[in-house]
Amino acid sequence: MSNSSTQTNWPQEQCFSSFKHCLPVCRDSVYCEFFNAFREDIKVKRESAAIKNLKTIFDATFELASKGGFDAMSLRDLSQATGISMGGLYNYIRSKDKLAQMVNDFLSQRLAPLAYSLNLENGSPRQRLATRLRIYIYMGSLFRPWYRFVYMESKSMARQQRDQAKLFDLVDTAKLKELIEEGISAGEMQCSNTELTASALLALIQDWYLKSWKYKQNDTSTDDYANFLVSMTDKLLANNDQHTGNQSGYNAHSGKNNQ
Amino acid sequence: MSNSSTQTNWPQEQCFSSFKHCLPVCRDSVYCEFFNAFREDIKVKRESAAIKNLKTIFDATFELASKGGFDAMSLRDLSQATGISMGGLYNYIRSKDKLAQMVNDFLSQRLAPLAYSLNLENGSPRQRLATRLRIYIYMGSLFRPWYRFVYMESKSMARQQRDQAKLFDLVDTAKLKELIEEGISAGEMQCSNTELTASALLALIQDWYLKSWKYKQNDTSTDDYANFLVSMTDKLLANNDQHTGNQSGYNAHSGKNNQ
DNA sequence: TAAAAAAGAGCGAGCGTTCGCTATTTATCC
DNA sequence: GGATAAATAGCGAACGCTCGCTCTTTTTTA
Repeated sequence: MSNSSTQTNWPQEQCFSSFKHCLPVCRDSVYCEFFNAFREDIKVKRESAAIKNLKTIFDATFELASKGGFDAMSLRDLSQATGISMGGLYNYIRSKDKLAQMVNDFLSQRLAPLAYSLNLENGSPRQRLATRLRIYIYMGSLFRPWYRFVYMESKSMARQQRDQAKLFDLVDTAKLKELIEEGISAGEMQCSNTELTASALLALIQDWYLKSWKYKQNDTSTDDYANFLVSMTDKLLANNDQHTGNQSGYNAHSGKNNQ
Repeated sequence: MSNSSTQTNWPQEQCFSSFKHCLPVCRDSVYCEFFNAFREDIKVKRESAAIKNLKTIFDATFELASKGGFDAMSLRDLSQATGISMGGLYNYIRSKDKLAQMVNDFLSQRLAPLAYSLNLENGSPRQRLATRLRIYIYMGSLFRPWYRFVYMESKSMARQQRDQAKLFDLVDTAKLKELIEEGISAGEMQCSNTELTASALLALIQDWYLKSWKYKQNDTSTDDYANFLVSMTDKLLANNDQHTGNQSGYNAHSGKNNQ
């Protein structure tokens, strides 16, 4: 809340903190958005109680599903963990399957698109690639349980959702590949296999929210990982024939405030 | 079978084909090893039938678990897929949980250790790192369903197995980190964050067997991926202050014969 | 033909889901 | 503005079903 006048400067200032201030939704307001997105599926109409219970239910779902998987979680487990009765739960979900589908749909149709509007429109390909990588990492930090859930559980969803998950993977890879190819055309980058390189970058993005236990264990902050990924990408795609002074070309902040 | 006299030259010749010829077990003989490893858990004693049915059962398990997960697969599904009755299945497994445990134990105690004996003992750090990366990729290609199963399903196993899976992750990361640090000491490599770099390499190794659908789709062969990973690592860890002629320092074969 | 292996009906437990009911909040009336 | 009525939210026992697993019977093998 303090200093808010000077903090809406993403993407010029490339750190987690400034990204968060520019995103029109935060971890606390997300279930308000969620409620509005699924009004017709949710039987409860009184907003204040609904949002509180939705947060309880889905946070508990992420917690339970993270150990043992969504299939292994029974609705009785969820009932016990939330303190909401079986019948109460069914005022918020149509079915257990639909619960998983809600997570998938909300992430892919509401949360993820939000972030992509914060892309750098102008700037060099290298800058735009760095910005995009940071968006992925920062979004993964903010909504880690959502991303992990969709990655891990999409296989147990309906055919349509499974295909969609693979499609998003391919689309994200293609976007990264496109940026790399623009960088090559501009003479800024050098890469012998853009397809595999793009795939590798996506794998490293996903590792951030899949192996959070590991990165927590060795004290890697969000900005640490984003900075690492960007500078690694820079070195990997460096055009050795080019001799410019500033290799990175983006304004990274050390970012001590994170998580 | 043909030309076997000149094909036992791993790790000098770094390609999938020569690796396969040096590994004391192949995709066809693996269930013979498996049977011997679990003799006391398996009620069936006649070896010929046992091996055939074990192959049927576990291959079907991998197939079924890959879509929907192990929990979602019922033993009735498995019975139908294998053509073996419920009672018949229980002549080969002690329980459904034990089935998953057998996969985990066999991979971690029998298959994986086999490969590490094929490490390059001598040679430069860069060569040894390249060899190790290739071993991971080649093993992933040969026993992809096993690796994927353990990665995806370890979370639903007993506490002990889950902790073990994380431990292997940390051990593998540490070994890669160690090799990188040796390379730095030798003046061969340059790296600002060995921990995160090692983590990243492991993530790319795992991506190979986790996203096989993707790599199959864009016609990336085992050798393609291994070569990409090794040359990427080379560029990533290159010591820009050093000016040696041969950057790679290993003998990669193009490797058209794969999968 | 005796031993080994496969078969498949059957068991109790636990699953997702429903439904009749109570409790609580909001709206209406004099 | 307090009493009454209506609407909404929460509850938990009960249902039908499928699960992992067992056990007796039948088939196969040497």
